[in-house]
Amino acid sequence: MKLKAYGKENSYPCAESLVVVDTPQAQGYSLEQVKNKVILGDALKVLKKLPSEAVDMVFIDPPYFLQLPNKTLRRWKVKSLVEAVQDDWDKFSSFVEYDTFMTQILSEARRVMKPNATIWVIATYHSIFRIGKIMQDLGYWILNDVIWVKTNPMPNWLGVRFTNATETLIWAVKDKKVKKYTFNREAAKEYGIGKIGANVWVLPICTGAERLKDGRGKRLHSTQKPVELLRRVLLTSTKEGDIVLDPVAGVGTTGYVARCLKRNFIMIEINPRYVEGIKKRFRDISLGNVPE
Amino acid sequence: MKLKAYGKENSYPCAESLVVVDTPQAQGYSLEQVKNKVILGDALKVLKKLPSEAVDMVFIDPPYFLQLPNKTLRRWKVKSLVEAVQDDWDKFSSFVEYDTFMTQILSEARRVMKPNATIWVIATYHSIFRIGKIMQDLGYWILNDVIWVKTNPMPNWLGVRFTNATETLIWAVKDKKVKKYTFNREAAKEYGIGKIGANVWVLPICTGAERLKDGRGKRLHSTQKPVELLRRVLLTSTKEGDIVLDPVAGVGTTGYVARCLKRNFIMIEINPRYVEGIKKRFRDISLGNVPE
DNA sequence: CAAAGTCCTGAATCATATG
DNA sequence: ACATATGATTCAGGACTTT
Repeated sequence: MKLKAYGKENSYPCAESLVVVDTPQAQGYSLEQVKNKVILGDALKVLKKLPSEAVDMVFIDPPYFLQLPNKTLRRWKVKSLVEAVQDDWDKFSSFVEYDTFMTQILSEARRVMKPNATIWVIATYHSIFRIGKIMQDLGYWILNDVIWVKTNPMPNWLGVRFTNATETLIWAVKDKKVKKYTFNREAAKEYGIGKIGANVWVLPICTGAERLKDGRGKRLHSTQKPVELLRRVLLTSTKEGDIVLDPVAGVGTTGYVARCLKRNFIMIEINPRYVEGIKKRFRDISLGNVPE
Repeated sequence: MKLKAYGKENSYPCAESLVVVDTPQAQGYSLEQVKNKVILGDALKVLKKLPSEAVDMVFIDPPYFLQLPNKTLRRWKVKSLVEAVQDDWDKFSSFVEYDTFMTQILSEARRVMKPNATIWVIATYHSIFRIGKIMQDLGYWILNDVIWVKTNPMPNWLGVRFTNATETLIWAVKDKKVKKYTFNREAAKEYGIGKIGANVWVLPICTGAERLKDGRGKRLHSTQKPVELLRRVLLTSTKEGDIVLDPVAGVGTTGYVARCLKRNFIMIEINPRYVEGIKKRFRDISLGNVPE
């Protein structure tokens, strides 16, 4: 994460005016109403209220539907437990339900994209294949799969499968015919392995001070994405002044990095605790505390 | 490729008795009839004639569905399987064809697998997402996606997208309940990056002397897989004496490496020119010419 | 203060046996 | 099918503690 502070001399709202609370009464939002805002509300409901062909890029970090067992995994020697992802937002009753959810989100996102916009979706093997298939069926044209190789993944203790050290990002345009989308070739060459602009990014997961904590010092979000990942996404596929949409914002890494890189953002998040985390991050920007 | 020669003192057939020609009259094959044979015939037709729960591992390198007009799947003549319906939208109809073809292949492969067998499927982003989704819907339980990072990928750098330097392998068992499948953790640690047996393999594409040529010196097969890739697949997920099935054998890298590593194989290939290439490779083994 | 050692944890579909 | 009891296992990296 090599973000520079851009000071306060800009037109972004302060943390306190950051949030727009969605209501059933709100029929629709103009671009100006939601630009550089976090909309507190349901992803799909809010997406449907956004104007068509409005944004330059979409980043989606959806629930992965990990299907983890309810039983806890206890470390030997160490008394701690493995805190697996058990959030309600990752619970689906079946693949059908998951597919329906993702189809709706991806369909609305496609409507909101400008004709030459691009979209990124990240997931692991648990769901990335379903997502990619749905995207192709909706008409999206896949440009790349980009492999995020984690330098510090959770190892596979019992030695029954390969250590899952990767996540996959799908990068696509709305349609096969789209040609003039934004791609920063110099940034791509810088990040990919081997100086050939390869589709492989090697970087660590989000830990340490970057990881937001709740009041008790526990992680605020179980799957916070690293700043560096979003930095690469934004610098390779957007320009300054572009509008970036993240309908499943979580603790808002997308908008946070977009703000630091002079991009505009629209974020949607339904969990007020996560939105509080976003506000804290934006307060930090105002105070000049940005990642170096 | 660090394969050792195992000499001629074994029970594998010589190259000349390697091939079994499938015929419409053949109702079904016993394991002994096809063990360590190449069956010249249609993948799906032959698969249906194989006994159930017969093999320990399946490796499938299917056609890649590059979505090139008029080129997709010609070799497979899948149209006859799905009949009409597809005079609507070109892309969608070709998706239907591909999905139908892969569903049938993967369904029959699942029947032929022993209860604790595993399956590998390799593809690029053009088709891997559809394949993974189909596998999950058929009941397969994905163990890993393994990323093959090519050190010398096709230099397709036009500056409009990332250089596609990867292929993805899906490794799965028949069902979520399967536990006692073969996994060689030490081999996994040796091959994966880092010391954690990660799901990332870095190795070059098949070039040089390893690449089979036709009579005019042109490459015999457009997507011949490297020996080293199959070596890793076989050493991580099979034991000596196991039976490995490859229903889309191409120039037979799977069986060739299996033979060198004392595994048994069953290969299916419809193209006689490819089968001739396989015979040549097995003649080379008899002559002691194996990859070092 | 620096260096060395300890602790903690991370999107994890991670086992087997018995009731 | 589910619940419970028991047993065996991992590495990178940052935070924290001790020397």
